[in-house]
Amino acid sequence: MSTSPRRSPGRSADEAYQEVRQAIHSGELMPNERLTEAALAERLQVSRAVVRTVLVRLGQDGLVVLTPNRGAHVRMVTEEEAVEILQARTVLEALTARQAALNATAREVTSIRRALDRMAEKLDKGDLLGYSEGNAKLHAAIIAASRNETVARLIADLRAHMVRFQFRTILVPDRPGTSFGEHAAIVEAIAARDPDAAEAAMRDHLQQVESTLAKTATAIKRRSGQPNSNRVA
Amino acid sequence: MSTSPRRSPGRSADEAYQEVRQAIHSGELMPNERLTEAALAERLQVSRAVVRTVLVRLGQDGLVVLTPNRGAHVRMVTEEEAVEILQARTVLEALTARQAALNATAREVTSIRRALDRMAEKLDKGDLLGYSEGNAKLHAAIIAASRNETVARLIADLRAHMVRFQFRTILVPDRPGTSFGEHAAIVEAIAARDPDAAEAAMRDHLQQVESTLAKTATAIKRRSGQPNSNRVA
DNA sequence: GACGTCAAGATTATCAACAATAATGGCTAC
DNA sequence: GTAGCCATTATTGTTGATAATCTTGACGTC
Repeated sequence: MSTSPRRSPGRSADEAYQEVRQAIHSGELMPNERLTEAALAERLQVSRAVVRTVLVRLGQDGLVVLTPNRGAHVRMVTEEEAVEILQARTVLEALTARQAALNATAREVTSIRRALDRMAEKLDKGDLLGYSEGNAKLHAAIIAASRNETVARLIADLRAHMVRFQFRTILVPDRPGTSFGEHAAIVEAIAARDPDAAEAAMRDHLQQVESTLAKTATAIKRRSGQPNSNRVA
Repeated sequence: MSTSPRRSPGRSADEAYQEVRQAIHSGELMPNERLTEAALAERLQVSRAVVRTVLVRLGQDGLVVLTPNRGAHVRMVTEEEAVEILQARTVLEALTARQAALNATAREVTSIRRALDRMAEKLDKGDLLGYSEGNAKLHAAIIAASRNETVARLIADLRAHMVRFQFRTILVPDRPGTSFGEHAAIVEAIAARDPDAAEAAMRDHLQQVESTLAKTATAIKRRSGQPNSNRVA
């Protein structure tokens, strides 16, 4: 009962923002879905005014688009844009790998190694979803070890835009297996305190992801003709 | 008379946002300066409500910090953060140089070359401010030629945070001269359609800027003791 | 039947008044 | 003279009402 006891939940302004962000991330709010202020106010149990500032904030970080006098809708990121985002992530995460090799404490290296081990376990079990989670945790551990708040924030922002594509690459046959090897190379380079190797390994890895993404994109286009279908096959 | 004729200027919401952004960029609004809603409303000739959304937007892109119930002030970026920002810019602009080498049209290459020529003229004349402007234009031309909207936006956002440091590096003795050589190498590599060389050259260039910035930062600290003084010497 | 016009409804934008909160300065007690 | 308390003021936060704008569907004309 730390929150206000009156009425229904009645979130604060920032909680409302986080909730909508999460809803977009989870796919509960789909791309191109219209967001009317009244409906959101009802759903979040807040006033229209706070819905308004939530939408302004989301608009500013590019998750929704605001059209004057016409309201807001969840932004739809195209395949082409996803490739651009991934290209940006590639060089930024390569930078974090480099800096992790330079700055990581022994403790952090251990935690990075453990994350890799967990990925191996999931892979052996054929647990693709678990593998994907482990993958995210490994990247997070590397980013933390790089001690670069600014780059960490940039990467997080970029990731938020890629939700629609987050599982696509992991689903192509053989990809998880080769992906694991790529991660192992990154971890080894960081543990060996070799910044050039760490950067190169991370770059290789994400370029593989990029080309996989580009391939599945054209494959999907070829199959469906319409550039519209968002559903994962 | 395309704008509404009534009252004083009376900007629109987006114009107000741009105006405050510009004011922060130009240094008219200084770091740590408090921004009261009423004062801004008066200055911009808009209602408090639109000032509020302007502040929310600026808060979201990290140019001002909003403290609940205590208002907003212009965000002060530290030397350490400036280095982080520059590190991010380094890898992102290196990416644009690579992509420019791959994607630039003949026309764009010409325009990039011309930008370099103009920098040479300014340098010969000893016009440092003009040289700095030319520098910005060259980078902009390369970014445009890279055809990567996403990365272009990221770089622009990062630049917006570096206003306090924008002239510091250009003012150290000999720096403009060596800087010009670095730029020439970038342009040549792009014109030669050599993506690896273009990326490496851009990276070298910005790493030079980074280390120059770091050096002047420690130099200033050593001189003043207080980590507070923002004024350019 | 297609097109354009117009009115009704829905939604966003703006505004002013009020409430809540934090900063300020003076006052008293010690 | 200093510290703590309290009233005053300044500023932000919230609400509800109203205005402006867009969408939709009906209607009439060609």
